[in-house]
Amino acid sequence: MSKRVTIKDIAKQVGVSPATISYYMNGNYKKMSDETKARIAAVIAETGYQPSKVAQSLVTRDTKTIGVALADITNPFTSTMMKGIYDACKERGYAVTFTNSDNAVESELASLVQLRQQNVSGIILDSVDPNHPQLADFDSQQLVMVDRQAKILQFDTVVSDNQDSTQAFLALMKEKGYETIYFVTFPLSGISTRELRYQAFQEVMRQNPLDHLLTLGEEGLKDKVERILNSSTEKPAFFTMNGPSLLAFLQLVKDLPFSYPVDFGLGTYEDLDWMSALNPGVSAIRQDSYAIGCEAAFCLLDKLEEGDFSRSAELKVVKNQIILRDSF
Amino acid sequence: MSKRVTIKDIAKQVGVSPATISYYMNGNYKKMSDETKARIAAVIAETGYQPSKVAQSLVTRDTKTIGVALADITNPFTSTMMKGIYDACKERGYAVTFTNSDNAVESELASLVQLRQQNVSGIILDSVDPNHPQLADFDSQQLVMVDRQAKILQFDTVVSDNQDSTQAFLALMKEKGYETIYFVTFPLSGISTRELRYQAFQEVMRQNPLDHLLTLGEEGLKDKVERILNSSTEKPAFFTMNGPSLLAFLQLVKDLPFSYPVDFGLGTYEDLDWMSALNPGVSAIRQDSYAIGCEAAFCLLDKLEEGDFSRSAELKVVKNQIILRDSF
DNA sequence: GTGAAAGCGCTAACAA
DNA sequence: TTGTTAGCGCTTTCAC
Repeated sequence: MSKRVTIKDIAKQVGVSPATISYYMNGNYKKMSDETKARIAAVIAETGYQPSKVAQSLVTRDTKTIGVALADITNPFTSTMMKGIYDACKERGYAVTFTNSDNAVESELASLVQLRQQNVSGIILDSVDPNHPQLADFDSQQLVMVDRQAKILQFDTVVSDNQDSTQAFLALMKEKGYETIYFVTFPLSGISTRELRYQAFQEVMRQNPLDHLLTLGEEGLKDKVERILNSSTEKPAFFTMNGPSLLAFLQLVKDLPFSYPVDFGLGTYEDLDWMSALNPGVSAIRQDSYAIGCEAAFCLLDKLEEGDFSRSAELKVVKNQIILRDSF
Repeated sequence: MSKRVTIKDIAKQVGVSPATISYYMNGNYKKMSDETKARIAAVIAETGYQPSKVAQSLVTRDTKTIGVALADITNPFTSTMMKGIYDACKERGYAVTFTNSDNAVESELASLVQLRQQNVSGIILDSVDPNHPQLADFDSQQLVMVDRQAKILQFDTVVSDNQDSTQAFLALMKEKGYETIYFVTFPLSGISTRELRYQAFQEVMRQNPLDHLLTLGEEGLKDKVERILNSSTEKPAFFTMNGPSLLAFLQLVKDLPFSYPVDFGLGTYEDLDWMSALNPGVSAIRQDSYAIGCEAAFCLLDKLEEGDFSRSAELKVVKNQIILRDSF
């Protein structure tokens, strides 16, 4: 939106120099006569003057804006995280822009370049590929990663409690008597959240877990599930690795003549509001996406403002909560 | 992110003036020697020079940024709409910032002011209160509204097909033999989406519809629903006005000894992915939130770039689709 | 074909 | 206590 009235206009109207107005705007009125202050205040009120952020940014060389580069804005995890980021930034006087890469690496790289060109103060990256070599071009003082983590940490990274909570949750399932549990996921593809949860699964389920990995989208998965359900002597259970995979799994078993918790146990990573409306409700691991957003933002802002250099990249783990309902 | 190499640096290295570099960057090389071009290209590649958007914005007086002021970022409708907005803006070379007001009017007004200060090129407003008088301060050339509409249109507004699709959907329910249908909603509170859908409901259901309005959050609603279900001679149906209200309604009837479609019919405005995973799936009116986002963005960008002044505010209605599943 | 220079709206020394 | 001034990094008119 174009700005008509400038600092000069105000200065002229008040009869002082632009510098004085600038001082006033920035609260440097230690040594300003009350009269000047009052006159300035009056003119500002009357004209509705608002300093241009763009001009300010140019001279201070800081836009006070955080850029969020999202792998997939439609991921249900994202909106709550964004709310956290926004609230944290707002509290510290920062604005926020975002980009969406639709899970395309090239697009993500382009977004990052674009954000840099916009001179954002710092970047929060929910990456398609946290291990991408080009990420090394970015300054670890101005970037923090969320959700997915790189194998070798280069940036501070805020993630949810993938391993521990998965283990704790599976332990609860086992306590309920489930000996055979299947891990249901979209292709692991080296994606850290999936890999880590699967690793935790493998650790808890020592018994030959390889054929207990069910990959969504895979040929003949439905038949496979049906066979499992038909042939099991003991009641099996399924653990889906996130909200979308629970959804896909539910679709799949929907027209099979089996239902939870009578024919099988069911549990999932990620708690979305609709899971409690299912009948019966599905027990879930609830990620605190809001807290993840806040933590990532504060971590970044702290680095930006305090500049705690030379510290090596840190992994910050936000605890999950286990929500027991009636699915196993 | 701070920019080190500037246009001057490049100019110096190439041995030309900054102006020439600027011409080059903006594709004004009609009359530039191939040699100069090549030299510039080389230095740029080597230094990784990227012009500062901030400086460009200051001189061109346009940030090429669209600000989206959101009433509630966690609304499931929002993320898909944002994706549409983002894609449209990207296509036209615009960046996008957002603000979230958490359904607080004051907060929204503050956000709007902030966006203006950031000199955004234009604003897309998903308003808490589209009728708020202060909105009149904004230029209709640089603002379009989405989702909720004002009683008297001041800005171009993009909404979903609230009335027609509700009527069509209810007609389908009636065809199936449901005589008594209840409209389930969060408090109407003058919110256009709710009001419009309810109006459509009233038109279709001529028979004394007043006590057929079920307001979520209302004292004793659960008992009321139970009574309806117990006493009905004919099978009643419920129509929820959006995703969150379907969710709330499902919670409510969850531990009642009744289920759809045997004891009652069920349908909803807004189709969210989990509705197809419910068993049975819930029939729904699917809004094309992606298209709404795109349309809003393009509408705004067109105004910004072509400046079709003097046209009066227009209401753009994006058609919905009816998804029949097995809930009535 | 290319350069000089003014200026976008603001801040921050330094003067006065 | 307030004003002067020199930029911030870029675009663009006008000259050469």
